[in-house]
Amino acid sequence: MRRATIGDVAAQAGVSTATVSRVVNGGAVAEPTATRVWAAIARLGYSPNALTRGVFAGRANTIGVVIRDLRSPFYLDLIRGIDEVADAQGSLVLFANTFRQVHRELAHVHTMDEQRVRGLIVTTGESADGRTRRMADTGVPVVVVARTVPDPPAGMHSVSLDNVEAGRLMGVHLAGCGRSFVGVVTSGNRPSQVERTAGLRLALAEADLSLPDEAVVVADSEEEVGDAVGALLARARARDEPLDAVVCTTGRLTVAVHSALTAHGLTVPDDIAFLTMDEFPWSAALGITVVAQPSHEMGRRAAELVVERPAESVQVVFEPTLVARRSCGEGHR
Amino acid sequence: MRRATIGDVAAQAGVSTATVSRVVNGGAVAEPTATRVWAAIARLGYSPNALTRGVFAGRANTIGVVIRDLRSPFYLDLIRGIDEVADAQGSLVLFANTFRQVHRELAHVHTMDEQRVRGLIVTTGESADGRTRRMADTGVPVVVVARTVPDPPAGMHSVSLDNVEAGRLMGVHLAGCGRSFVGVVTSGNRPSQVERTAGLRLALAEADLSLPDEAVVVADSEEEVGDAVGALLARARARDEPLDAVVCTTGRLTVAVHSALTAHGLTVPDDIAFLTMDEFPWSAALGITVVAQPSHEMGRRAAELVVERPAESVQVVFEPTLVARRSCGEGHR
DNA sequence: TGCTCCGATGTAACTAGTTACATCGATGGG
DNA sequence: CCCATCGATGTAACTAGTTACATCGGAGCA
Repeated sequence: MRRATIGDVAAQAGVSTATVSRVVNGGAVAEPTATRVWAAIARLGYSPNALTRGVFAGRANTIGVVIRDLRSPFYLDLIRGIDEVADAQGSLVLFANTFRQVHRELAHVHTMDEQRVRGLIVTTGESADGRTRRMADTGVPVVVVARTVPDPPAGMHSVSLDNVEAGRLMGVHLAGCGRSFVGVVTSGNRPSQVERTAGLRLALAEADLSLPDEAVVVADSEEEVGDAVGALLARARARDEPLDAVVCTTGRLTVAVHSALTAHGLTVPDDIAFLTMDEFPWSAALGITVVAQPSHEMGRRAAELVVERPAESVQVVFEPTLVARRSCGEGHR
Repeated sequence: MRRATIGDVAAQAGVSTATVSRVVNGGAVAEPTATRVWAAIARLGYSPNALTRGVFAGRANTIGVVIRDLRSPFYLDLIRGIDEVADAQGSLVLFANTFRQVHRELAHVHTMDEQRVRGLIVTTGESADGRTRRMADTGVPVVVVARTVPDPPAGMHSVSLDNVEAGRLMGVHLAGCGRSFVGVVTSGNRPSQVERTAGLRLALAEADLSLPDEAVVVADSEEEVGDAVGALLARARARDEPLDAVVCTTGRLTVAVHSALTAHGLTVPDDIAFLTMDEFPWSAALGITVVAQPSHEMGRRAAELVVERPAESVQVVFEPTLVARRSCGEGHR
């Protein structure tokens, strides 16, 4: 069945396409004419072509979102926040996942540009910054999430977390719980990860505790976590300072790190304190203390920046909060 | 900065727009001309307008996905599967979330139609079926996920789970673990939920166990789960047949039901067996037995149906698998 | 040398809408 | 009674591309 065009509707109603367009978009049309046109629209099942509208308007009414890793609970809430704002605007979300592969970042940003999205939200690394900067220059607001951008052009914004503070909250809490020997599982060398570790080190130092380099291990994927945690525990034992706390700086690895501790026969919090990033559905039930990002709110803010198109570059930094539960033992419930 | 059009590129390169189009899309163009055109494209930062292409082609190269509830782990994996196939096709995913609100289903399907998506995947209820059927009639493949469609038109397909079998697997497992008094927490009256409960009842009957109506409670949201579980336990005690197993028929409520049991002072599996739907990140770590759907594979299959556009309606039914862990006690680890 | 044929390129019509401007008939004031 | 004005509607140009067809020039062959 061929799809009805505005021309078909016009012919049915015995008017010109201009009149149909006016009826649909609320121009000045006489009552009986409008009725006839609506009847024709209903009869033919006409639905206006949003692509054509977009061509004429110079922009689609979609918001592009390029996500690094859908699995992370952070991104899930972020998307919900974006979707809420987009929905309220009558916009749709054009969505792409890079599966943590750098070459896909650029490809997806490119495609978003071709799709003439009205704004772009990316959670990716720097690799695509050249292209996103150019998009910002052509008037498409770009929001970088979970990272700040050096020397951003006017149309390029960022929504990020105070990662140093996140680390500090962790350190202060652990010290307050009487823990002395802290190990860290972190993921790669993205700025967010480095800053969290730095903040943690800072807060520990203020409590006269040290965080030596050998107490920090890197795991890029869940598969690497088992070995990383094993190495961490072994090193500490070798120093004769067995760990009494393990921190995970990324929500993506929470399960894996927790499982690794359990697999080593350690009980949380009696044998070891456990502290991780990001709220997740089971955190309350399991009593795991986390440093939470307002991920939903961050998604909303990112989408709002797309909608509001501020004239100057805006850098929004959200503050993390520590949600104290049982996993670090004493002093906090 | 104004965005370069094909006309600007043509002027720069001293050729016609037709030639530029041929260069970009691989028509017959002499070598030196092509070089000149590519240089102009690079200089002007030209990126072809996908909207215009879509207008001419009659279709965008996006796949529309209308999701009921992003929070459910099932949908997350489903989306990843869809995204994988779309990505391999050079398509993008146009994405909308209905937040379980019926009026949004129709609105979003409508918008997807306007966007001239090349195919539509919906996980929604029947409310929008009228519109999706018409879309299928105009040649847009529609795939309904997690539900079958009565008397579907040629272009309308479904990807669903054998829900009766899912219930049966649960019943057989519980009987095998020596459990006798089973309670069920289910969510609303969607066919999937009803069928799972029916399958469970069937399997229990085969083991000479009954599942009376008062052992089935409904909770539509996480907030209602506490009261529902409380009522379930109280009723069983009143019958002098305290429950030794609780089944949750939807992955969305797993945390809430598990928490409610714990809140009532019950230990899993010693006091009570717990069995739920859908794998989730913590299931292995917590030792919770689940009936898993191949959600990722279901997403892939749904997207493949969009891409392959089979001439006749295709109904794909996936089989669930029971992943036995510790939460039902004896006989299985 | 003249004709044919072919590859390269331009012209213009087309997609499905929107909108500036022109036109038309009716109304109302002078 | 005539002309100005106004609301309703049509005409046609416009968006940014694609593509069928026309044209042009040179190579190859008789």
